[in-house]
Amino acid sequence: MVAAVRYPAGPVRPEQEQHIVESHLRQRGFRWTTQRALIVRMALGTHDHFTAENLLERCRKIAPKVSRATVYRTLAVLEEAGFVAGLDTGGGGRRFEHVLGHEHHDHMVCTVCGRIFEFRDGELERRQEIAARRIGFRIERHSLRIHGTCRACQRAQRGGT
Amino acid sequence: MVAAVRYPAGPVRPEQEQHIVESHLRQRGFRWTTQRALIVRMALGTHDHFTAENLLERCRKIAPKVSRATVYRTLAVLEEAGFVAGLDTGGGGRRFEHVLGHEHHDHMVCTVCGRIFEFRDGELERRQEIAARRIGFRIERHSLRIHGTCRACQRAQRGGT
DNA sequence: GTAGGTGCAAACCTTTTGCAGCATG
DNA sequence: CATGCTGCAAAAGGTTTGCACCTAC
Repeated sequence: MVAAVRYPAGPVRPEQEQHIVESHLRQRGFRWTTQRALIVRMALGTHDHFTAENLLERCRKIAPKVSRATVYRTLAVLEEAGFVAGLDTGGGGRRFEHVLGHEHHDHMVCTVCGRIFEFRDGELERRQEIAARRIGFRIERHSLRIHGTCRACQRAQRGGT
Repeated sequence: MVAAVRYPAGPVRPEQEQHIVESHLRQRGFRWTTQRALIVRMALGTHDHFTAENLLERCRKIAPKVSRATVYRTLAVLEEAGFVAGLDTGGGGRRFEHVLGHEHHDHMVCTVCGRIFEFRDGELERRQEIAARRIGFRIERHSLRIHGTCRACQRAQRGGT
């Protein structure tokens, strides 16, 4: 069990991030290997929602023999430490996103084009807290996913039909 | 693509439900087979959150040769029609729940014991609508899952440590 | 009679694991 | 130099699919 990060939520530059992750892991007795450095760089160097497979491909462009297992194992460490967050988009695979330096947000997934939109509403979080308190549930995290059609796809449907 | 049901959300008795599903599917050109009748009966006759495998077992107690494929295929039809809803509980498998005759609600999943608690808050839905409207997104459905520790497990942890 | 549905088994896809060898601290 | 990490390949879930046979309409 890796303790979760608690670093300022403001903007963080890539080199800083790399360093934060490195020292966080080192302090907890993890080794900082070539592969981990690469995986962390690729995972935090993007703002999209990637799958483990995506990440593997990106890493292999630079180091062709990085193994799938290492990517999964590193993602698990990063997720537990709170540097990335995994989200099931519904339909088997999970996607991951960069958390460090990004504010918490929820997702709207367009069922037509698959694009993911992020949004945030503090009131939503507050209501959840209230609902949880009512039954004595202690929240660790939550995942709110709204499925529907994005503006562009609605327009395309109207135009195309 | 099966059109979604739109039936009164109030309490519905099992025999009524069976009949509603049957006529809904028939009207849309689906055949009402022995297997479907059984699967529907088992799926709607429970109020828990079952996996496809659970459902298969239950069906096989009555008709031992129902195939896994048929259960999956029927669940897909029922889900698309809106009689059951699938939810990823995080960690591979999905679970399904009875929707017909049940009010919409969200879920809290205890990460210790795995139990699922249902709750509902109209304000939550309203805020989501507002957030969606802001970016022109049309909501089809949403899934809010709160992960954490339930009251009983919190007590057990305190007692056990 | 003819779609559509079913059962079986194999295929699939994503993720996890066992193990021998390697590299970090 | 001890242990943790890596790569490989196989295993493990959960779900889907191809196909020949069956059955509801």
